[in-house]
Amino acid sequence: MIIDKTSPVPLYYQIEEAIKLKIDKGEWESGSMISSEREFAENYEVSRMTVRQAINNLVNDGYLTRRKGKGTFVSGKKIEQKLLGLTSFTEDMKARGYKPASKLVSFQTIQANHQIAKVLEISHNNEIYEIKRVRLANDVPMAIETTFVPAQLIHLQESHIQDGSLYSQVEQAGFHIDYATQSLEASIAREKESEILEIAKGAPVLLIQRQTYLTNGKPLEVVHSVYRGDRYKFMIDMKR
Amino acid sequence: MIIDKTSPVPLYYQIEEAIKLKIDKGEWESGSMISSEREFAENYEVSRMTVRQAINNLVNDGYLTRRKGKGTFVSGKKIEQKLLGLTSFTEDMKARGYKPASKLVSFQTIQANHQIAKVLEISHNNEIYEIKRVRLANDVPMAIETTFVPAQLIHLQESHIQDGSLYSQVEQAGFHIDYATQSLEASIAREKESEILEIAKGAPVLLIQRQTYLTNGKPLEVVHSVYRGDRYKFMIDMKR
DNA sequence: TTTTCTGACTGGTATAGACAACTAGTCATA
DNA sequence: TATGACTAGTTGTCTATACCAGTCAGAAAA
Repeated sequence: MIIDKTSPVPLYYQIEEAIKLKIDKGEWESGSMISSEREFAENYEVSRMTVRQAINNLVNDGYLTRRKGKGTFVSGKKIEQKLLGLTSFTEDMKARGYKPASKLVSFQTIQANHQIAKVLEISHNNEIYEIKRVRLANDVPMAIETTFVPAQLIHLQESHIQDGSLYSQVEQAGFHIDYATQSLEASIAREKESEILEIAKGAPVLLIQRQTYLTNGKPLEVVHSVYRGDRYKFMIDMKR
Repeated sequence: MIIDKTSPVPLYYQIEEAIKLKIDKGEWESGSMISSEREFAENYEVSRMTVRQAINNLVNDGYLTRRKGKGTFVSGKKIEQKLLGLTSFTEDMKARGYKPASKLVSFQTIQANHQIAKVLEISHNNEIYEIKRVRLANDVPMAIETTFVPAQLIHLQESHIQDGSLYSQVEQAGFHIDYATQSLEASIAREKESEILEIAKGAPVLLIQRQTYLTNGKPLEVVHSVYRGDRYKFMIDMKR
């Protein structure tokens, strides 16, 4: 609410967070007008340009909409938020109202094969972690997931993989996830997969391959997933 | 190149376009540093803040990247461009280097059933177009596509559907596409689908359902597609 | 030779003010 | 009753300036 002029955190950012907080807490409903730029400037005792910088960022993030001559309004649809939602399985399932769980099948350090090494932009035979997990929603097996992470990039502990998500460990190490590219294709379950997923052999499955990149441009992981086709739908929003 | 201070077009926008032009023409290669903000300001005889506004927009659009203490650089990967690429089958296949084609199976006006009416936000039994097409890439059948469009929204001509894309007809009618939500799931081909797609019955297929919305918020179409799983991979980029 | 420091560059943050463009209401006039 | 002029309020554009914070090369010191 109050901003700290002595803080090293930029003023515009503090204002940004203050506005976001009010929106998230529901104090400013979607569609309603927020204070004018001049009001903000006066209240926070900053210049109007600083307020504009904060508001601009929120407009770009899809939180607010400006209308010349009228004011600045809380965006109705929060498409932007989920639009590019690069979420983990855990977040994804929570959003759908399921109880997510994860069963660690194996965790080991192996040498990268040619294909994986190329995608992770490391040398052939460099060490990588291989994490195999079964993903559950409401205790029903949903997917088999194999993750490959370069060992030279980050040190992973098996104990942490088990309860927390990989992404939170990455963020704690000071890395930041930037973007991911995914490919999806339909296939049919092989024998071993059908056993684990508790479906018939030959049943439809969705193969998802994901490559995740950090803000420094380095690849963080390659993930191969096999989702059961009868229970999992992949949802996505796109903007023209 | 030269900007017009008497023009009603904002200076920052003129600068934006000038920079974009240089990038698109390849005068500034990706990865290379562009002029410093102070240089721009001096050359164009505007204030540095105005230059910053232009550059900020281009950074948000993914054209440029700033690095404190170093300079501003042309982005290597144009992630943003394809990031949210809501593309048609035609655009999609061209981008992959295939020759796209489309075979119109049927075009008729029918009454919307309950489910379609709900998604299109129209009344039950309102008239809709039903367009069935087979999509080909390099003359190989790739997908069966069924599109539903409210008849009250736009008048469609069969002759135009055949050669051009639906989207271009929509744009010509003065409507603008805003965003779409898609769901993807794996399934297996039914008898009729396997015949059309020239695959075995029970072979894996990718079911894609798309709902497209216009800038005025109204739903434009619902599309049900069946892609053959052995030939089609769905690619997507996402940002955290 | 190696290390340290300084200076000149880069973008990042912030100010105070000006005027333009647009919206919506008020009020006087035809 | 309508219409047009005015006015107060909004965001949009733009200026000129100041200082901060990284980066890097070359000068100065060890």
